[in-house]
Amino acid sequence: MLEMNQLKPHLASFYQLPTLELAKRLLGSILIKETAEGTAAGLIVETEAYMGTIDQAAHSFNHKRTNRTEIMFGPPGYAYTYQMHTHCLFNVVSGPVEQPEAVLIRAVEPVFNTPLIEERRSKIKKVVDRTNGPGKLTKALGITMGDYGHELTSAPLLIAKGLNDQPEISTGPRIGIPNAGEATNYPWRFWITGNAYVSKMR
DNA sequence: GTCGAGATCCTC
DNA sequence: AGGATCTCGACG
Repeated sequence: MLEMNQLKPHLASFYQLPTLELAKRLLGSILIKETAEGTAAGLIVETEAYMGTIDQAAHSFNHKRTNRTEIMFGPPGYAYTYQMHTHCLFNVVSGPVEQPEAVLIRAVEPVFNTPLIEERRSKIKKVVDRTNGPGKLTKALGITMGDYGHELTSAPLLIAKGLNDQPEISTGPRIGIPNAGEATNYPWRFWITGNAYVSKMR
């Protein structure tokens, strides 16, 4: 079993990587959330890059700056959470100040405190279906809108370096953005090749 | 397994 | 009013 003290949080400098590079480097990293119920963690297995001003699918397209997107205009390495229907989605802010980019975390594989994850997701029968989507993993790990703006280098919400080598990565178009014009087909979705927890396309 | 609809809430 | 989604129930 994975022990928390084995893990080294990514430093603030890690998040200065170009967004498309960061989206790939986050694969195999470990997303950790501490709550009153306990600490749970998942291996990041799927990400999507949102490229700010030039990306019609991004909330910050055309420099759209609102209360919601404000955090994307700041320095990288902070949590951008937002509400999607009945769910909270979690992004890692990327890109330098005034360059509003982010990486959406789409799926994780449970690696620590799986009993807590199972308890939070007990209604879902198949184990993989508990964390294989952006709204599912936030519920499984206990990430909420209260995490908006938190810096990801420390508790209660942080990302640590993975224990294994950089995994083999597959690439394809992003999911769920049919009305983004040209950007709909940009290959800015990344996942660990063959991983069972990658979200399903419908 | 695949499909369609409703949930339900924050943001603009 | 609309959405970077999820779940359940109805098929077959």
